[in-house]
Amino acid sequence: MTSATKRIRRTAEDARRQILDAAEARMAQSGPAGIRLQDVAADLGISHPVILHHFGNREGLIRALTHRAVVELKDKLMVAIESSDVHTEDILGEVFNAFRGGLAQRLAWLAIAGTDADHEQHDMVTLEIVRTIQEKRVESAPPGVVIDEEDTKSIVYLVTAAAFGDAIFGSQLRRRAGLAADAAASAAFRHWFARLLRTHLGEDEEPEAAGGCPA
Amino acid sequence: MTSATKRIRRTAEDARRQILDAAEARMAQSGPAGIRLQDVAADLGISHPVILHHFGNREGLIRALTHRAVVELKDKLMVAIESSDVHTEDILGEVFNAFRGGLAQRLAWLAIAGTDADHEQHDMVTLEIVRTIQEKRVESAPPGVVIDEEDTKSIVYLVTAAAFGDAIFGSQLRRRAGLAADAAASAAFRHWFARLLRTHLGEDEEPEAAGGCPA
DNA sequence: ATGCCTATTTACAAACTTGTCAATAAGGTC
DNA sequence: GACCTTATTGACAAGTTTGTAAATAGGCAT
Repeated sequence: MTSATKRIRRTAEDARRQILDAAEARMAQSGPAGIRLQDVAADLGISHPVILHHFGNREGLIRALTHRAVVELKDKLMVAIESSDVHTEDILGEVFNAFRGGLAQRLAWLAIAGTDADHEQHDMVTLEIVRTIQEKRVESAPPGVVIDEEDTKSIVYLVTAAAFGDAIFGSQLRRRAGLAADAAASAAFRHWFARLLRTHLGEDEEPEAAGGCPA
Repeated sequence: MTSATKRIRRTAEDARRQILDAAEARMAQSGPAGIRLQDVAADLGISHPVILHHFGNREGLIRALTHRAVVELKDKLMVAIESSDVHTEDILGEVFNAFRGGLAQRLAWLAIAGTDADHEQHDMVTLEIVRTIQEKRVESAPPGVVIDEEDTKSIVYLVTAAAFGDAIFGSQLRRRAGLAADAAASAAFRHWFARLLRTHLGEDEEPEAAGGCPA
């Protein structure tokens, strides 16, 4: 802790990445308002002016943080949607997992105290996801069946909101019940939720009942 | 702004309430870490030592804030459940409205950076709600039909998480689309969600064919 | 090796934040 | 009206936080 005066010199890219990692960890706990440059620097064992050097000022760091979170969410969600073979439960698991690891917390901060810049990005993400899922539903639907896009929007909205809330509230219940119990409970809920959606989508028995009951 | 040296003297109760109101407004934006005593005092046109006088120290203010938020959530949810006559859509509307007005934001801060004290309270609220709804379901169920409590738990969890996410994310989309469009969109989603739940609960037509549209 | 670029550090400054303390005054009680 | 309680204020202190500026040194090109 005293000397060992070997000064470590990172590439600018590496330094930025490490700083963002440390700042993310802090933000997940205390939110953007709780980020202290000196604390972040201390976590990395560097001096705080390094952060100023790489991000200009504190606000620059926050901006970079928001950009990173939105991109991370988009990437995870797109992978979740495109990789799995439209099996409801698989997608659900991927989406729920996408929010874990502090991402939900970070997004909560940004959604609440967010700047104007990331709003458009966030909306674009939503639109892109809705479009992708809508295409998949249309493809896999029997000919002649119309898939209501509003129904798809609602599903995406519900799943996103639920996964988000699960990540936020679930972590609270987790601390009391221990990890094993939590993982099981979380999985059970996802299973229940998947069945609810499957019946709505008609994946189970009724093929033509995709979205919206024909009154 | 200069003098007008009429010093306003409130009752201790009034002062505490006004301070909590102002602090809540700030917390909804920046979280507990973003609360500055001087800012809160400035919002009220008082000097910041008043806050210290009434709450001891900063942490005392935060504690009072968390207590207030949890109690407010419990009251709103219990009213929502007990008042309406088990009509799914009504309850859903009440629950969604319960989170509006910044309560969801405040709860998000507290859920993320919450202290140990309010965990137990929050869990008690959840348990009480599940128990109440479970009783209602059992009462209104046809004789011989068994209501799985795990199913009730899942429903409560899903509705809570969705309402929470709606309050957090919805506000973001709101700013772009204007208020009228938002109210309509939010209502439409709630309507869609209510129908999804009704089919699961079997409230509509088919008692046993929960899910799956009646052809 | 020499020199350049720049990541990093040390030292410092200015502003801000919580908290303390004595003085002041508003409102109720006698 | 006099008095007492206490909400409120202004001034101040100590610690913290962001930001600046010059000095240092690691790595890369030549």
